[in-house]
Amino acid sequence: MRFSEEEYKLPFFLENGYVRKRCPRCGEFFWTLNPDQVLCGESNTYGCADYTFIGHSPVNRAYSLAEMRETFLSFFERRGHRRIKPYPIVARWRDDLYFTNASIIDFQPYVTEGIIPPPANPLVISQPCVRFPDLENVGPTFGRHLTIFEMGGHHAFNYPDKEVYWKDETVRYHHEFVTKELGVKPEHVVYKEGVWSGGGNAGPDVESIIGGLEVATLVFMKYKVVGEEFIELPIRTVDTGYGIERFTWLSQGSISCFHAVYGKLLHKIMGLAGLSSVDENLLADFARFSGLISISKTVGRGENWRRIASRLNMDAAELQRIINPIVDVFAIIDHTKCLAFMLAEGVVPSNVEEGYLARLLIRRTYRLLRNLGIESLMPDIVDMQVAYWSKDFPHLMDMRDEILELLRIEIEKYEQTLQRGREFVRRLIRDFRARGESEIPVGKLVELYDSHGLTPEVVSEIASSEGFAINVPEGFYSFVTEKHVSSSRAAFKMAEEIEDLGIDVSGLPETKPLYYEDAYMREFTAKVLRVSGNRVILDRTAFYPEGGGQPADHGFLEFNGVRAKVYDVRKASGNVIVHFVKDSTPIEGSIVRGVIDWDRRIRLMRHHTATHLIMGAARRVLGEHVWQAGAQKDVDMSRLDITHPKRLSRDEINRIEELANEAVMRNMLVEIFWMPREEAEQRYGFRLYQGGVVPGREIRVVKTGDWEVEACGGTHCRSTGEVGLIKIMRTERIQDGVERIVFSAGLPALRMVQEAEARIAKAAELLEVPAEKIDVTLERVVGEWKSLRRERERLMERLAKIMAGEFSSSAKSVDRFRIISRLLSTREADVELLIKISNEIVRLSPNAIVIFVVTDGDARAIVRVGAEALKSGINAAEIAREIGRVLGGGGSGKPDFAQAGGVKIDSAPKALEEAESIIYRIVAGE
RNA sequence: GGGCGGGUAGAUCAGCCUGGUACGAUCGCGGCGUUGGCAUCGCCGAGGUCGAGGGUUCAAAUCCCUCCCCGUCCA
Repeated sequence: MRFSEEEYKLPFFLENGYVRKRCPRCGEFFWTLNPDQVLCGESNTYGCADYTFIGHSPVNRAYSLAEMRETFLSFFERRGHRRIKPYPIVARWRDDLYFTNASIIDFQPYVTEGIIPPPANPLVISQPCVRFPDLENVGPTFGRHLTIFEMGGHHAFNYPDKEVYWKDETVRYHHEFVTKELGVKPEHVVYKEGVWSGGGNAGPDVESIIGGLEVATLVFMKYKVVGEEFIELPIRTVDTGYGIERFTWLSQGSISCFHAVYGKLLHKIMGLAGLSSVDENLLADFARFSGLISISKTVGRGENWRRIASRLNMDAAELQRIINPIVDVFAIIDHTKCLAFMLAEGVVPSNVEEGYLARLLIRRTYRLLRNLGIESLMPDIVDMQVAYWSKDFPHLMDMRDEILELLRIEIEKYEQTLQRGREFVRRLIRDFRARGESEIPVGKLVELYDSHGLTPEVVSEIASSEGFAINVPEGFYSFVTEKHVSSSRAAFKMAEEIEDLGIDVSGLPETKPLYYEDAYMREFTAKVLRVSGNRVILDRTAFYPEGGGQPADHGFLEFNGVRAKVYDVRKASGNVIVHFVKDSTPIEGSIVRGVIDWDRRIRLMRHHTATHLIMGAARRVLGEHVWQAGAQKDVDMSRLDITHPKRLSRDEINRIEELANEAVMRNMLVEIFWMPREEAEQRYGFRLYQGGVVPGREIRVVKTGDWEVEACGGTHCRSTGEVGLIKIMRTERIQDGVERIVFSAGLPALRMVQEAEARIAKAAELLEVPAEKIDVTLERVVGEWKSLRRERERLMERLAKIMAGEFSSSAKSVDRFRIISRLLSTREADVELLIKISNEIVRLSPNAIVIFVVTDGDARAIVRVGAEALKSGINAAEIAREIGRVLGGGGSGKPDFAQAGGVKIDSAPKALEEAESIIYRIVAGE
């Protein structure tokens, strides 16, 4: 879709003599001061231009990244914008994104929707952003794509009653910045028309191109996208994105953006990779055309290389050989910076969510480093990044040890995975070869990647060392995606379910939450506003509705001398609280008395406050990377899920438990207050959002002394002392990187301890020793048990030999066979022993046929045929089958050994007869 | 949240599909032999509640269900 020309026909363009043109190659409209310009001038995959700034910067001087950032911020500061500190890169205040991928993300949705005012208006910010969709392009495009970059944004929020500035001023600001501040000649700046949409919003945008490079996007957010329709937003937002790294690159005119941003660090890593002597002229030539590169569905990698090689008059293969290692270093230096920032904010590598993206990045970087033979240097390189960036982002240095520890653990895991995988592939290849096949099918490659984390490249490496060929098909990764399509759709449907509380809440005011006024209120009176079936809505209530991992209150409503039990309470839309009652319902308009099941409520409150205390304790014991990944309270036991890369050790669990109990004993005041969102964020940081996204302009802050501060909607004890004993019952691993702490607080905790004690006492009683000695005794008992078992085994062997001799002496000779058939009871021998005996018999006499039937609750038979008898065509399995049939069960086995069984004990003698008669028949048949 | 692979001796794995003796394999460990000593080699040996619990069956490592644990890919 496209917006009309009117949207872009700004006074600025008209006053200054810009002409509007349409690029014949890419089809886009653009504005330029140069009437002779034909193509739009952007170096893109269409090839509308090359980078002209490489070696010839259009900017007045070379800026470092820090200088460029400061120049940008102070320029807008001087023009009435307030400078705002950057937000975290992990977007914990949003549930639709893992990472902050644009500066506007900081203000969505609360500011852009008008729920809360912006921290300043207009404002300017340089926001570190993380983007993964371009991962494949990072490196090959010489720095046009990065996984982590700073987006400079000057934002203005235009309200119906307060206009700040809109399109024309925005473009003027930009133009002034690039021409006056940076000294770019006006005729070198091209403004391209565009359409922006994302996050449910849309609007026209203007992209600024200098020297072939798109350096900024000026977005004018004015629509909300609902289905196919564009609906005008009441608040129009100026959302600009200046690529600080790109501006830095532009100002230096260096070979790549990485040269501009990383300088010495890049050369250091190049040196580590053994790439210190590189033909810089060739690189610069390549760089000019690098805009052509973009890994997309339509253009493959091979095509890109061919196109550039032809422009350079070189052989594509030769070009790749030279460029590839350098491109790998580019990717490495980008990824390691991104990792340093991610790990610094406590992203724990795991198999889900943002943790998975961290894992992806670590594994990718590891493989790139491995290509260069320096994978062992990854921690050192990340450490260099920490040192390099902590000048501007000091939190990196604070978190240095934790960053390196998280990285170390994850690398170790990957090395283990690779090791396991290598052995697996080796076995697989031997298997294939044994079957006379010469290549591994695609399906198997997909499985190796999907289930074992082995990329085709890794598999192929192992395969070639085993002398086995592998063809990796072009669309390999699409096979993998395809495999997952059906499953993800089903999951989507589940999430679609919308809760219908079965009562119409329209026209009703918000229910007054008395539980917030006084968490200790046990009784109240209220007016009945609406009743539908067993659902009751009151004008106010002290019943806490289920939410934030805290279950609903129970109790009863009393009216006209009857009590209606309240068994569930939920929040409907518009903050209307619905009570689910049984036995009776009140009449609309009447007054009822509500009484809370206090025993239940106080237990939930203790568990909730305890959750905050354990959270604080876990962070103190394990580190700053610990975040809440979920929590559920209950009356007897609750659980808290935290991010942590390893299983918790007994020692760590004990320390967390001790600290949490110390926090209880310090009897700290639990302060609860409402605070504007931005003020709370400023004062307490994003640690507030432990429990996930919290909606609204004002958020409820629960501050547990100096121990923990969280945005939380639950009910809490007045002071930590009321929590009582906190006992961690156990920990579970719910995902890689997430540990669940199951605990109990208050009297239930005590009861758990008492029950555990009771079990110990019981065990001690059974062992007939004092409780303190059960471990030692049990160790001894188990040892004795094992040695007795071994002893029994030995005796059985000996017994088998003796009994074999005994049974053999009573053998019936039929033809050349010796038949030993016996009916026994379990008192004499069990199946295990009989097998041993029969083995012994046939070992001694190969022409023996042994048939044992042993009866107990049921009948079991074994048939053993000696080697000679076997040659004569006696088949144990056949005999067993017949015995089984007679016994009313079944039987089968191998020709020399078979078993049978059945329930008809009385038929046991008949079964033996039948078995023998089979042998007679065979003998007679000869 | 979903898919896939897995849990058998100290380690790595066979066996499971098609139920019927764990003669399990290799490495490691112990002993003996070979050696001046080590490595190698040869012989002997120790080492298993087949992840847990239920079910089906005459009979379960094997089939079914539930749970726990580990790995892996995707969102």
